[in-house]
Amino acid sequence: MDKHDRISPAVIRRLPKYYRYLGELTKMGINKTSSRELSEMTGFSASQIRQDLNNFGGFGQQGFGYDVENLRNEIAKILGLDNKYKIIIVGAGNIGQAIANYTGFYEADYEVVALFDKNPKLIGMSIRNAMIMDSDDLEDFLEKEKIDIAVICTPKSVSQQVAEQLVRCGIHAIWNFAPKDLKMPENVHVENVHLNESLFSLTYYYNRMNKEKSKNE
Amino acid sequence: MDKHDRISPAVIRRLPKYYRYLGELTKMGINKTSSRELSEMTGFSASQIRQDLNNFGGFGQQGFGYDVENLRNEIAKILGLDNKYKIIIVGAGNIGQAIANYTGFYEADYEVVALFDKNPKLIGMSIRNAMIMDSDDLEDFLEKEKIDIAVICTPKSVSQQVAEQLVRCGIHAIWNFAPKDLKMPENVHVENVHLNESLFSLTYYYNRMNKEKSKNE
DNA sequence: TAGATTGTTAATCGATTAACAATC
DNA sequence: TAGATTGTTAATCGATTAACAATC
Repeated sequence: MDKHDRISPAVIRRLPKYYRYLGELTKMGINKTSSRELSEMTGFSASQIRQDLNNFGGFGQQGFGYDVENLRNEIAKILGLDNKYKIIIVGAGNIGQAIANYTGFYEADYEVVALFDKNPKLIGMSIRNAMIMDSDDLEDFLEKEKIDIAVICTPKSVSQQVAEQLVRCGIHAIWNFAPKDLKMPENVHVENVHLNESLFSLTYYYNRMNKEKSKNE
Repeated sequence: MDKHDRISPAVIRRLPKYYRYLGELTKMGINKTSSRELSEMTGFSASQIRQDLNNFGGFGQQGFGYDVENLRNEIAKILGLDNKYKIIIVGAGNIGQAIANYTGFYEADYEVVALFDKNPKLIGMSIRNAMIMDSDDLEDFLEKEKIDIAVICTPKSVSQQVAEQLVRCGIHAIWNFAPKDLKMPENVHVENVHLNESLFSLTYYYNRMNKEKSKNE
């Protein structure tokens, strides 16, 4: 299993896509697939798919292909989707609430156990069995409950400070929606969802297309 | 300007980050910077930063560095942040509403002009000056209004169909929040925000850390 | 068996980093 | 001028693709 140590992030980012497409095949009642077929679905090359999977072991059968359900289970195991995760959301504004309602959490055993905000109007409200609590109670809460993942949906002005508080309370995995890079110790993993970078990138390509179009006229 | 044609996506994804940090420098009243300083802030190497910027022209002064405000303006121009963009959001559920409230739109001249949903309970509601309209009126609306960017926040079951409708009505830029890859013609640019892939990736690294920790004990 | 497709090594490609001449 | 830092070319690194032997 030592191989795992040096898997490139690019590979890890492709695994969820394989997982998703294998799920679609399962739903369609298809139980056998090949790197060629997965290539057509995902847009990645067949060669790359075989390389990716072989980072973790040989899941296929030469001359035959891959068993859909087996491969899907193996990827689930690699990603850790066979475990349970308790989640809290810090910041219960628009994005925080939307994340609390996020149906993607049902794809594995993720449970949002609480939200935190300092707005008194929000405190006490519930979203899908999770209550919005006072931010002042965050540290006490984390002392009692073993939380796996914290989601940061606060304004960027306080995101660094919130992150440091979370880490002090033992959090090692942060899903960060605040448009700011968090400076964190090495043993904390931060996954950023920086909407502004995504939107700006889209804007660039939109303009580039328009320029090309007007050039061809 | 033909250079623009072949800029790698990796470069484009870094530009918004440069832009953001230059904004922070401006706010701090700092008007001169260097690739070394930007490197410390962004975590990218100084060499890479110089390479990236020189894809678009020489914005610096040898022996001196970069003028913060000038460089920021140049990047804004490259990304197209000096233009106006009209946006619609299709799907006014949790995520759609959160996006309508997204304050990042104020960082440039983005305007959400309408949302669309087929839920009668939502139709007629307003979010920050944008009304939620009946999805049945989407095509009529697009005929009358010139829209630049469409955001897809529908369930994944209808996202492909919605995207095709948008493209038929002349949309070329899609910000896709549905957890599904859209099959689109070449002249349509899709920027995906696939939360499930981000969450699964976070889950992988969280587990890897835990495995390493328990190994060292 | 013949055909198919994996697993894996080698070749290619592209992106990042290093180095340094140009020059402010 | 001397010092500093860019712009740019060359070297390195890593990721993707191609090729093919292994084998079901």
